[in-house]
Amino acid sequence: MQPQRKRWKVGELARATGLTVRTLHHYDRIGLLQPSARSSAGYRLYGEQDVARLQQIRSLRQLGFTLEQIRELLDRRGGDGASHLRVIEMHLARLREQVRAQQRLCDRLERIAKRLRAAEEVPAEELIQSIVEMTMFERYYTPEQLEQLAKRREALGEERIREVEAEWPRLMEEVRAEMEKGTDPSDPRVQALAQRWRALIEEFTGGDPGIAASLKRLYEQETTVHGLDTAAVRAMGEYIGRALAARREGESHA
Amino acid sequence: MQPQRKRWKVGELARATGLTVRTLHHYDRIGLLQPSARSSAGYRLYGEQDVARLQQIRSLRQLGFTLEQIRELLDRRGGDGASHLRVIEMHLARLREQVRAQQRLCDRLERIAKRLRAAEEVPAEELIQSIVEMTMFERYYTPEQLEQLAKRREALGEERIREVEAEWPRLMEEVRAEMEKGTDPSDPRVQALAQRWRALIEEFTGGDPGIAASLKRLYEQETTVHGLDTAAVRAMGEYIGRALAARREGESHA
DNA sequence: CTTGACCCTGACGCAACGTAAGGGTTTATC
DNA sequence: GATAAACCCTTACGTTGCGTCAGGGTCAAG
Repeated sequence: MQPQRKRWKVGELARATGLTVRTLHHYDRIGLLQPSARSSAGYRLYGEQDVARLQQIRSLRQLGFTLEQIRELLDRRGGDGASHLRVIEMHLARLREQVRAQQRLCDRLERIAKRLRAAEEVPAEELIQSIVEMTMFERYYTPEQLEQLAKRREALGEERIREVEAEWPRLMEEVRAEMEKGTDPSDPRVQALAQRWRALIEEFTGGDPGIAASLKRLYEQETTVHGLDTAAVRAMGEYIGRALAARREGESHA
Repeated sequence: MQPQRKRWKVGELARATGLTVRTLHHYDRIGLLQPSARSSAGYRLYGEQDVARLQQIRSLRQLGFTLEQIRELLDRRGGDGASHLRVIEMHLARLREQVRAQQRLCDRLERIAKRLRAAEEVPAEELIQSIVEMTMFERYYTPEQLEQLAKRREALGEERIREVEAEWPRLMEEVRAEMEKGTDPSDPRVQALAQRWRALIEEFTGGDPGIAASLKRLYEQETTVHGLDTAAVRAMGEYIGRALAARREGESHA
């Protein structure tokens, strides 16, 4: 007395659900949804139970679960709701993390695009270089530090930034000269250079020791920054460090 | 007189950059980054140019470009900045779309998780069913309509919603009975049922014809909703439609 | 009996590598 | 100078969720 249950062939089911035949084949192959019957010729015949399961699969897919997770969710259906809650919460956490990451990506690209739109003629070489430096920074600084740096740059203003960027190479050239001459770090000339150096760092970092530490890590691990050989910069940094130490010592002895 | 340029073996370069040897092999194979030299034993030897290019690749990867896009960006470096701008803007648009989609996903999962946490003991079967219905709704309603529906539900209150959910099956049972008896749609009993039907739809849709249309599409294309056979519901809907039409006709003749 | 419209299985392709397998090279140590 | 540890090489399959043929049966209509 059973009412001749409806059966679907793959193509019919595919059209009805908006999926492709290939997708249904795939679900069959991996055992996620196997038709409850086959015709004598081997045609897949899906029953109402199968259609219901397919609905569930579609829904869970829409929520971004993998086929494997869906299988577990559907097969562990006997389990308590709490275990499902855990699965969903883990999934949610992963998703949120992804969203945050992509959000950051968007921000970065936005900044790059803005720069590109502003300068009417950016040499491609320079653009790529700036991208490299941007992302390099972002590997060494925490998001909070980057925000602080952005604020700092705004406070300094475009012009002062250009001044500083012009100042650095000059300063480094002078330091290099003294190093080559073998001038003692306690020499007044070196002391003056050390003060300028310290002031520039201070200006860039805004006095934040965390940012200074990140900057140090960056120079320790990258081989080139702004086209400079970091080995040379590190040597200078050490020299300047000795100069500053010598000065402090001199003060404490006074 | 060239200063014995530094060369890296794969493992060294991998350690220095934090990538894996396999990744460098991969880049070599696909021609994205081929070491400028090989040792006599066939060892890959990367020069400074190679390292620079790798930096660029890493940076662009961090921005989410595919290896293919990176190759194009780096190889078309002669091209103007504008073409790069276009690439970046397209990428940005795609990313933003992704973020929006994932944001929506998060919202949906959030709602499900909230429900799960609230009800201390949710039968897994029911949970999955509610997920199915939720996502089904979201396939048929536009985001704006969904928002409107959410507001509507809030306005009605939990209790009224439960009342309505209890009311529907009773009403449908009565309609089915009249249909079976073959009562004419213009019969006063059917007219009363039609009015109750119309009122419930009105309450759910908030009188929005767009939402009513989406609801209709849903019942036309899905085979089961809330465990009901939609074919039966469609038949009832048509019957009620005739009843309402008959009434309007009666009025216009009056 | 031949179309066409279905259906089947099998297998390669995609992105960006991970993970062996099987076998040479260098380098340090005994 | 032998041996072992640490590297390096190429080849090739696995991953995710299907898309896209290829080669070949099945079924209803004309």
